[in-house]
This record gives sequence, C-alpha cells and structure tokens, in this order.
Amino acid sequence: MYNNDFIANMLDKIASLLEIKEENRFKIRAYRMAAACIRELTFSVAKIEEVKKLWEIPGIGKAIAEKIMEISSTGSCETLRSLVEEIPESLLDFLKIEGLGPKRVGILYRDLGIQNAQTLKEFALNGKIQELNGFGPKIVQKILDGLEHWEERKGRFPLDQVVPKVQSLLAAMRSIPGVTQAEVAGSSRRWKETVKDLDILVTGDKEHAGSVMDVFTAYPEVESVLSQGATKATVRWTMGIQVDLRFVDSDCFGAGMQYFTGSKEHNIALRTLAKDKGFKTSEYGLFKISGSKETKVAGQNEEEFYRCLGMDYIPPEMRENAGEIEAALSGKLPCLLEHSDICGDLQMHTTESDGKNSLEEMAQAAIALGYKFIAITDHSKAMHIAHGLDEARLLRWIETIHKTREKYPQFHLLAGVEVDILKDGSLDLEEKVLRECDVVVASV
DNA sequence: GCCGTTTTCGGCCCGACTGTTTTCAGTCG
Ligand SMILES: Nc1nc2c(ncn2[C@H]2C[C@H](O)[C@@H](COP(=O)(O)OP(=O)(O)OP(=O)(O)O)O2)c(=O)[nH]1
Ligand SMILES: [Mg+2]
Ligand SMILES: [Mg+2]
Repeated sequence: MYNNDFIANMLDKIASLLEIKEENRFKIRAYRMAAACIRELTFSVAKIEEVKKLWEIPGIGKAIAEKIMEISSTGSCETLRSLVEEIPESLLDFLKIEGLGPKRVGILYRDLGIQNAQTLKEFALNGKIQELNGFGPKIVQKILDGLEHWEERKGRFPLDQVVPKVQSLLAAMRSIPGVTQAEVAGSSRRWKETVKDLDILVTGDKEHAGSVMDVFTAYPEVESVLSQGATKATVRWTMGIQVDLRFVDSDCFGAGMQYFTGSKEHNIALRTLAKDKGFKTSEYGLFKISGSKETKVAGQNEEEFYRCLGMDYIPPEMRENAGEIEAALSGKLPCLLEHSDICGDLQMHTTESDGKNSLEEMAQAAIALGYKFIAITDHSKAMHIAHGLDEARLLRWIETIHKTREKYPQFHLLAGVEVDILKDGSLDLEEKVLRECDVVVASV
C-alpha cells in the first residue's frame, strides 16, 4: 500500500521534471499544490476507490486524480515514465545545489549534455559552464562548493533539537539596541515535528536594520553567510541547519509574522482570498485597494490581519491550507487541544519497577500539573531488567497505592500494572490478581 | 493543471537578494 507521502513525493518529482522542461509554471504549481494537499490529508489516498472522491478534494482535478489512482495501484505512472525519457532523473540532485534551479539545470543538460556529478565537475573546471548564458564565475564556484559538500547535506531537524538554540538566538537579537521584537516563525512556530530551517522575524526602527544583520551574520554558531541584504539574511550554522532572518519595521510586526509563519500554501490561499475581496497582502501589511490607491488597514497586529479579512484568528498550528481558511471564514475553526485539556495519565512507572520517581512524587507532580487522575502501571515480572512485579508484589503494591490514595482526597490515584503479553499470547500475571487492578495495560 | 454567484476561458501571491542583466532573470523566502 503506497502511503500519502509516497504519492506526494512522486507528484513533486513530476513537478521538478516539468520545471526543468520549462513547462507552464502554473501547471507545475498545480502538481506542487496537489502534493502539499495530499501530505495534509488525514486519510490514506490509496484507499480511495472512486476517482470522483479524489476529484472532490480542492487542489486535485480530473487529470491529477487519475494519476493518483494510477500511482496508488501500480507505484508509478505513465506521465513520469515518459518524462524521465526526456529529462534524466539524475538532474533532480543538481537542484539541491545552492544557486542551481530548474532553469540553469535545464541549460546545463541541453547545451552541454551534463547529467551526472562527474561531468558537472569536469565542465565547471574546464570553463565550459562559465561561457554559458546566465552563468558566471560565482555560479561555477557555487557548483564546485555544492559538489564538494554533497555528503554533508543535512535533512530536516527534530523540533526539540533546535528550540533551545533558537531561544538563545532570539535573546541575542532582542539585546540589540533599536530592536523591539524578535520571534520564531516558519514551521517552528507552526509546531511541525521536524523543521528544514529556522525562520526568525525581527522588528525595530529601520535605521537599526544594518546592525541586526551584522549581529545575525556574526553570531558564534554561524559557519557561512549565504546572503545578506537590507531586510533579509540567510546563514548556515556549524550544526548544518540554515537560519533565515527577516527584518521589518515595528508597525509591520503582525503582517511580518503572518507572512513568515506560513505555510507557503496557507499564504497563497490567504493572499488569493484577500485579492478577491479587494485587498493586497504582504509582509508589510494588509492594504485595501481602491483604484490606484492602497490604504493600509492592518499591519501591527496579526489577529487584526485575519479579522480584517472577515475571518477568525487561525492558530499557527492550523495554517497548512487544509480547510482552515474556509473554516475561519464561517466561524467553524476547531479548538486546539491545550496542555490544560490533559486531565490525567493512565500509563506511569515508579521506582517500584524502572521509574525514576516514587509513587508520592508522581502523584504530587500530577496534581501540580492540574491532573485529576493517574494510573500507576509498573512492569510485570517478565521484565526482569525493569525489576517487574510478580503476583505477590503487585498485590502488596496495590495495597500501598490504596493507602497513599487516602492522602489525596480530591485526586484519583488508580492502581494498575503494565502486564507483558508473553510469546504464547498469554498474560504474564494471573487473571485473579489483575482483577484487583483499576487499570491494566497489556504490552508486547 | 485547477478553478468559477461578476466565469468553462483566462487568470493563477508577492517580495528580497544575487549575479551578470545594460534593464532583469533566476532563485529563494
Ligand atoms: N507568500 C509566500 N510566502 C512564502 C513563500 N515561501 C515561503 N514563504 C513564507 C512562508 C513560510 O512558512 C516561511 C518560511 O519559509 P520556509 O521555506 O522556511 O518554510 P517553512 O518554515 O514553512 O517549512 P520548513 O520546515 O522550513 O520546510 O516563508 C512563498 O512562495 N510565498
Ligand atoms: Mg522554515
Ligand atoms: Mg526559511
């Protein structure tokens, strides 16, 4: 069964090949939009049996729906097969080189017949590439650098690995004179599990933009500066992650956050909607268009930005163009689950087996978190290394939990066990003992 | 390729930075 990511990746591959082929850019965007849209779906596309059902998904039309059906059942499609006859798949790797996009990759292939890394390096060194239209010494150097650092390429980073680093960077930015705000944006603000890069928005007086850029590019973690302009800079840190900084005026903070938080697909959908309603939106604000006149109607405040477009405020976590804009327009946005919505935990270990904290410590910590109940479910005896409980120990342990429970009358301290499922499928503890538990978790 | 209470054709988000462009294309966010 081909999953949604597999199908989306294949549509993205078709899009990239079409780009190198210099197909119509809106056709290419249609493939990219369809891919992004499939990644956001909460059900498996391959399970859909009728083309019509696919077709009903916004962003997927008749042509792409049929291709999806084909990919779902065969793992590929005719469009892709005939495309790779024209445009070698190996060219797709070149797109990852800084400074090489579909146009230049296409020229390299068509004019010089370059389709693998060896010949790319060869032609970069013998001066042939530099002679091409649209190429020069700087691009050639970037190609050579890109080939050199091919193996060091990093993929996406787990969010928890980068959060502490970004907090330190924000602190450094906030201490620059003239800076009013520094916040994390992009996929980190949308709380994606992994992020490709870090996106930082800094606001302040225009005359301080230069010093912000200087501090950012001289930050200790920086390995190289990829670009640096008046309001935007990109660097790569030694740990391999890229960091993007955007600077806007203080009164553009809301619009800047809206832009830089994304997602790209959410931004495009929102901007299209704004346009239909007679507005223009950018990182500088929301502008009402009348004739040739533009009047700024929002910019400072992100909530206001959405309100002026006639919709509820959309939390960053929902900004993926997965129906949230339509929901916000009709006041039907779902509520996000908050930490405060968690009222208990039914799987917890204590020092009685392999936990780090005692029964009382666990109970008190749960109460401090605002929980109404927890279940203590230490391991059963098959887990020797975890010092698992046998029947006799479990019975005594249940008694201890019952006694402890009396100290916390407002709180539900449940007695339980995490019982192993043995190789033959039976449980590790006798049923009559398990019956004494409030909660039994069975695990393999 | 997708889409539609101003539509089935003619639009499709908007802006910054770089390099080689003598007026802007390519790439990226
Ligand atoms: N309007 C508009 N905004 C864009 C576009 N591309 C990127 N952005 C905005 C929205 C993105 O969330 C933000 C940061 O871009 P990134 O490429 O870093 O993507 P993002 O952080 O969403 O995901 P990532 O984990 O980095 O892949 O910039 C675009 O084509 N149009
Ligand atoms: Mg990002
Ligand atoms: Mg970025």
